[in-house]
Amino acid sequence: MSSLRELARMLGLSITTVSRALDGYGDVAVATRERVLAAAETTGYRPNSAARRLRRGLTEIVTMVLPAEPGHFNEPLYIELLRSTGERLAQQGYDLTLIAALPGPDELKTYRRLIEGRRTDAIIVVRTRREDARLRYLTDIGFPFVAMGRSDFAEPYAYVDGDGEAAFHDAALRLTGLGHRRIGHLAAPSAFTFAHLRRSGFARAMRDAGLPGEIVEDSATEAGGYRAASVMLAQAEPPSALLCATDSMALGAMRAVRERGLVAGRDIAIIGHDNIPAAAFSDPALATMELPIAATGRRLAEMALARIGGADPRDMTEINPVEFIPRASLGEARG
Amino acid sequence: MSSLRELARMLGLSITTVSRALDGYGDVAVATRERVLAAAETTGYRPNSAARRLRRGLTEIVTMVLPAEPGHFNEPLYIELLRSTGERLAQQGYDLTLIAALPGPDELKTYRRLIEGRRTDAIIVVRTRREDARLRYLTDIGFPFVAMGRSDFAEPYAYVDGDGEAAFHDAALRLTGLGHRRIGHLAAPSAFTFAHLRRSGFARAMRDAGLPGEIVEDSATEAGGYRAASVMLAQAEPPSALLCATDSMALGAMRAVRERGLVAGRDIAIIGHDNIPAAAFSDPALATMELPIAATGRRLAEMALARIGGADPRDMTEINPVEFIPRASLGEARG
DNA sequence: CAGCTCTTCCAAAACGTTTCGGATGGCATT
DNA sequence: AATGCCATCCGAAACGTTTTGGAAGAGCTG
Repeated sequence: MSSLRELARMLGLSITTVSRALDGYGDVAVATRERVLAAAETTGYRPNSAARRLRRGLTEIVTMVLPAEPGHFNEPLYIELLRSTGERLAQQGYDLTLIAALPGPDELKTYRRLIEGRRTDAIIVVRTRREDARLRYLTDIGFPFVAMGRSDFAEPYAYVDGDGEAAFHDAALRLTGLGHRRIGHLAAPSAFTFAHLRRSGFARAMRDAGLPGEIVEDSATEAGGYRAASVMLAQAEPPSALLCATDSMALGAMRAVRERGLVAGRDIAIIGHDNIPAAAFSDPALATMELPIAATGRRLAEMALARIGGADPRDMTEINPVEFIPRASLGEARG
Repeated sequence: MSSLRELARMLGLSITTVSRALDGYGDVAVATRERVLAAAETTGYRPNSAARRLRRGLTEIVTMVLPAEPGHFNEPLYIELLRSTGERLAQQGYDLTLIAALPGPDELKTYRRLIEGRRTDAIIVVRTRREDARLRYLTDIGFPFVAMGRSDFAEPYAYVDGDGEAAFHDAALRLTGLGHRRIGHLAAPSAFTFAHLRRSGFARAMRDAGLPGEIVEDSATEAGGYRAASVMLAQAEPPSALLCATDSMALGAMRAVRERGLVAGRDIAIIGHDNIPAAAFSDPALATMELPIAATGRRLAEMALARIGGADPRDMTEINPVEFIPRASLGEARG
């Protein structure tokens, strides 16, 4: 049956009672409730979502806005994130919608269309930037949102992030522990908070160890890693270890290393971050770091639901540890 | 302004007229229409989507159901597909929602929840299988859907696919043309149509060339490719060329090749399919094939919209050519 | 038995849009 | 002056749900 009215007529009850029985209100006799539930089950009744959304003023939709820079979009991470977030939302009857927005002046337009057209109850912002107009806008209008990643934003907001600063600090110290003295960092564009934090962790470790520590910045892709590594290796005294902001960059760096006749894991240590599937099968296998992405997706979903329910974002800030995954590209301790 | 009523009151017009002016009906004076449009613009009026959805009986939502096999989900292709499909839908004011469904007995439940709860106007099915209960179900109940990939399904349905059969046939002949006589195919699970077609193309080429042609099947992942290649290379007379169903498998195969002391591109040719970003940066760079994925996503969106409009699926079948991308792993012609 | 409380049920309003079926008035036609 | 025809506008219904504010009856109390 497609409507509450039909179901009510069929049961000889009012629409009100059927509705309240289905929603589990207390003012319906147990026998009645069971009769209603049974009938709903056998007829396969599903409430019309548009009607309930109109009436309740909720869309039961959460939207994730993905960065749509051409070529930068295809990070395997995001699909896993979508999957885990979507599954968690589905448990509460929420749908996950997805839109792509190019960073730039029109970016906020996308958000406005979503919000003012009441197309979503909450927004999940990914790939946060240090200066992020999106967080400013969403905070100003008081719209519920959750960020994956942090930002240099003064007001409180809900976020989940990996502790990239600590992870890169520790990874760099791991390299000095193996005897490396010239260590390079292939950084991603520092406008992105994740890139900035990883770079800071690296820099702090270099200060701790009293080493110079070189940094070259490029885009967070294989091509960017290739370019950055090429620059670094062209120096008079090239580094003996490369700590890369992402696995994609590390895979690009590996090619630059090969092209100069060096062997990763023997002549030069390489470490990435993300643990993408290809990392375990590169030559040599890429040492990397991993954030529990499925858990992150679930937490984002839960936080979004909590924000919709009016919860205070102050209580929703989570920085998770990153696991180091040693592989052949890390190499041995050196004399 | 948040409602049509407020806008109408402000303009001294009826709700009807404002609504019809905004929708561009002909029975509104030009001057009035312009006045209404201007007011809507300055007040930032956006129609409440729940209300219009309820009234029109359309959700303005298209849903893509992604295969959620753990670990198999993260193919970079899908995110590019989501992006291009989503963008095209957004042009028509449609949102793209995303759900993950595990293949299996409960799979159809997910579809039922979507359809019976009127949460979507059309469904995009990806990763079609040869025997695909989803197409049967959707066809039986007459719900608009579009498939990415084909199926052994007798009734007409709308789909976009790459011509994997021809692509693998041609790639195999390219290998024989280079002088290869023992060619192996690393196949993906043949329950998937794409895997079956690629395998068929390979087999046809082998028949054309009068060569045996070996096939080992495993999952479409790096690990699967590694296992399948290991089996194949353990033979007394191992093949001199590996044609792999996907790039992920090819990257796994490369590791198996290395472990046996062979050099891809010199001792053994390797070809993949998909042109994932990592393919250009493997050692050696992986020869592969590419389907125009963004165009595919756009076509899926357009077909979904056409099906919602009642168009006949018979007119919506598209098989696109696949482009071969030669790289170092293809090797040279052999004596 | 009047008065009260509880349980169980329901009528009707409301959410904001689209659309059906006119209503109104001006103008040209006869 | 009556008629018909446009162009322009509008009232009211409808979409299917949730929720407010009771109503009806049963059972208990004094």
